[in-house]
Amino acid sequence: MSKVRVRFAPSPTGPLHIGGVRTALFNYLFAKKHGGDFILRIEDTDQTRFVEGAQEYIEESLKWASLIVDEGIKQGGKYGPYKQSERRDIYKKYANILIENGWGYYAFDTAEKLDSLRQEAEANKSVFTYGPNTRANLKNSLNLSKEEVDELINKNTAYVIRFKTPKNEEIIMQDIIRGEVRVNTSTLDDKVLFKSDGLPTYHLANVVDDHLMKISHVIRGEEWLPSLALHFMLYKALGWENEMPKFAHLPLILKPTGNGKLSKRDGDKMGFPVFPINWNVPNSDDIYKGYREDGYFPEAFVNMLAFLGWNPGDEREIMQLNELINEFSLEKVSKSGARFDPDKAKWYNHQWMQKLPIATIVNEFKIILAEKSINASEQKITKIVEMVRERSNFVSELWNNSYFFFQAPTEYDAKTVKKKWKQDSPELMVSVKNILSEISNFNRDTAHNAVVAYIEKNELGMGKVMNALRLCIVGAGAGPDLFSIIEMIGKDETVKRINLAIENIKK
RNA sequence: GGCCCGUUCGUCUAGUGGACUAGGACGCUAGGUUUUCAUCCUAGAAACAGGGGUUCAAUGCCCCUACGGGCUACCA
Repeated sequence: MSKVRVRFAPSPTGPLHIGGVRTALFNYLFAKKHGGDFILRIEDTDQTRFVEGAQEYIEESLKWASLIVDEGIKQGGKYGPYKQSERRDIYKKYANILIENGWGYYAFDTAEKLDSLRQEAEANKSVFTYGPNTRANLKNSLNLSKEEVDELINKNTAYVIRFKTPKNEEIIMQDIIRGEVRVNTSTLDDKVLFKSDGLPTYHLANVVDDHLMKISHVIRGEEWLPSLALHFMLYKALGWENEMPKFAHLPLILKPTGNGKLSKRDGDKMGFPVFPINWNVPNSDDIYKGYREDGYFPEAFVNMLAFLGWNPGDEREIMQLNELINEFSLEKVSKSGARFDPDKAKWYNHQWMQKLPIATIVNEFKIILAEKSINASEQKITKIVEMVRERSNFVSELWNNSYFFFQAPTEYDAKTVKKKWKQDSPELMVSVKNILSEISNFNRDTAHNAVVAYIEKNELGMGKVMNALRLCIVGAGAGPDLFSIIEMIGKDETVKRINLAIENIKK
């Protein structure tokens, strides 16, 4: 096999959603698995849909997901330019070749004319297609004389170049994921290959670029499967049949509930991000939320996406990028669309929260602490993170699970007060406070032993004392081992908090 | 409407004709651990879309139906 070269070829029409990122990921995994190149090509042939900032967004997203581009606009490469709008002349050349060898023709029909034909057909409950059965009655170079065509072109009449679809031929294609796919050309239409604005459509640009850039495998979304036959014929028409890349069409990512593929709006509606990173809609205050800003680790994000429509064939689920590269194969990609599950995404992040080096989590948590103007030693923060990471899905949850290590509670959870703060609690807490303040070697164990001894001596019941004490220290009924907290904050602070609580908790 | 692709627990999936009493994970339910909440542990409920073939044998192969998805632009 010649060198593996794959491309991710998005168009800069807005933010890339996670389906697009997954396509990029699968391309990347496949390339790296086989020691090949991962190319980023920007398909901006539709100038009417170009969105400012979209290309940068795509690059930033891939970077965040650790998908390193080998060749592209920023990285350069031998096969540039990597932006289709800068390759006009190339496409024009091949469009002309297609006309010369009879696979393409000029069509002068106006958009209005075609619209009316479509409407007319619709009124008769049929569908208009520009193809073998209708092209004879339309204004194109198949019906016009050479002189007429030349004259129209010389007069700058707008034209497109269409593919001349052969009649009734069986095209047999191979797809790595789906196996054999057959299409009869009679069901196809004469697609526009070259637009009147001087730029090619996807079909031509894609085939030409993939060939010129020596792409070995085209891995793309399932929405392209219907045009695969056209692309096959194009390779043949251009004389590249023997160097055709292999194709793999990925299943789509579907909405968590309801019908259809995952779309932009699903995120807001169901409260989970649909985009890798935040996207600020140009000329608007709208923001589409991203996984990065929502607190997902790139490792978790990539892990989650990889398992949407793929798995290693055993029971492993937590894998990092280089393990994924090792295990990846297109044959293991499933054929059917995958419904996206936001709960599982959270679970992946929880797994990575436990697995990532403690320093990584600490560094991210430090940013949050700095925002709250909290100063603490690296050592202390590390200890705290060790204690609370297991109960957190996101770094952003760390604060809620650990604020009591840094500061005395400012309020006391009403529900817990109601349930756990009894008539005699203040009295008990005074006793506990006195016992604790007498301990000379104050730590988790000595404090624990002292309180337990007190409880046993007075036959008080563990819960009664402990729950009230937790309320004093934490301000709520939840949290890690109470005596670990007490050790961390120290004797003086513990005593202070008990006094504070007795004073402030109102029954 | 036409064309193409698909269909295993609610969801993501394992499964490549006998290994299936159909496995794992998320979620859910119950129990355990804990001073508490969470984590964690254990257990449980939960699926081969339906119908025909082929075969000694079908979740697996073929056909039909149903359902789902995609495409059907001078968009990608």
